[in-house]
Amino acid sequence: MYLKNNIRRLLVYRQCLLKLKELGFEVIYSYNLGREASVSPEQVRKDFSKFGIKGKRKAGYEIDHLLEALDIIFKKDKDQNVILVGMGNIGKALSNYKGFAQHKIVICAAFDIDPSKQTKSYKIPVYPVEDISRIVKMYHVKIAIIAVPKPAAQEVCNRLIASGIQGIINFSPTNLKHPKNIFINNIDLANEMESLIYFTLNQ
Amino acid sequence: MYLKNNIRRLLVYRQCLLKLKELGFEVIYSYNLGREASVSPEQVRKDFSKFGIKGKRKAGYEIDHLLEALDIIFKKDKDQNVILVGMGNIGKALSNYKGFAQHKIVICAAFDIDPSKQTKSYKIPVYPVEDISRIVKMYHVKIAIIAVPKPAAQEVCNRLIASGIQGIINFSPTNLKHPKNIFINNIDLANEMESLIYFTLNQ
DNA sequence: TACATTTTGTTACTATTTTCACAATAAATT
DNA sequence: AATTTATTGTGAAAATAGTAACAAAATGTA
Repeated sequence: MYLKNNIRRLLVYRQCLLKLKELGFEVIYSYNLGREASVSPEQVRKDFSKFGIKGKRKAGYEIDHLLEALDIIFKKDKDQNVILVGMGNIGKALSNYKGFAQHKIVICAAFDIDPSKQTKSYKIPVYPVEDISRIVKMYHVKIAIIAVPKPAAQEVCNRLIASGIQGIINFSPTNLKHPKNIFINNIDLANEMESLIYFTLNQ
Repeated sequence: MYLKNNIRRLLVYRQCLLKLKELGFEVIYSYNLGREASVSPEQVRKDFSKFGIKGKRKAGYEIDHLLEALDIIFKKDKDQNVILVGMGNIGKALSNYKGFAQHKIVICAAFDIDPSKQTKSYKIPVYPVEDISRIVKMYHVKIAIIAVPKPAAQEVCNRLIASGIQGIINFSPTNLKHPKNIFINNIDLANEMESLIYFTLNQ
């Protein structure tokens, strides 16, 4: 697993900090943030410490300072262009998802094999899959989302990698074969449900 | 993190085994399955061993036997009813998602505050949020999906828990406050993208 | 039947992650 | 200014997870 937990926790802290800032807080203690993020205060301090983020003893952490530090870690100085392949159920939902904008994640183009979906009527222009390479190069895209049906996923993955994509988030419920310098984050919705069910029903 | 990796890996093995079975395999070695699931063979054996699943030395594992064992672990003897709250972008996509059926996960009802969405015209009947408690009790539902906008998520969460829901998969990008006997699996799509971007761009 | 080969199952080892404990220090109080 | 209090930062300990090594067992072969 390359998706280390401390990175994921930093992202959770970020969400919490934005919320707390909105509520008017300027300074926060590891204890408060931990409570908000469902994490122990020691864990919060360790996570920050690991990335050289400093607070002040007795005075906690300045929220703005934390957010700046997190912005640097997650390179939030500029928009991150990503592409989306597959405009079915999930693809459409992702193309409309408002949460990305706040993170400066921009889906700059989508792709589908179905010509009826290759239109400018969606928020995002939808191109034929053959255009992937051209668009990837044009916008210097490094990250792609796979939201195609299972049988098409591996082929799309190969095409993406051949076009220069380096990181893929895969919503197709299949394990993609890929060179090990490519990062893949699999989100299998049914498996996410299953693991929740497992832990819920086994107390 | 309660979502232990070995459980998640078992679910990945399951996907792989179904695929391999479809391809005509009847028996598999830890080496093959590991390759398919991007996991070391030792890890595969350890995972099975931990759950008392046995192979035969020199003869590997029978796929059907593995699938049966996994079905028992994940209680696949009967359908698992779940409810869905929020028929926006993501809610609609989930309500149409075909992957659940193969896992015997059935979204038996959906809920939304918007009366225009409270209709039988979707695949799944959509009720007003006030009906959650009634339906949860009627169908003995234990698991719910939250797919409402961030500001509504905590309130919906509270209502679900009050209605008897024990496990929640939360697509809303916020950390929900909850008693510790309730399981919550947060899927924050923007954070999933962010962590992928982080690992991709930091070699 | 004896021997070689292959693959599991498990134990021992290593690495990583989390928790604990507490010294260091900043702020508040007397 | 001295003392108390609160909170960080970190090193040590504990827990968890993953890797490696190898004996045990099943199969095949001479």
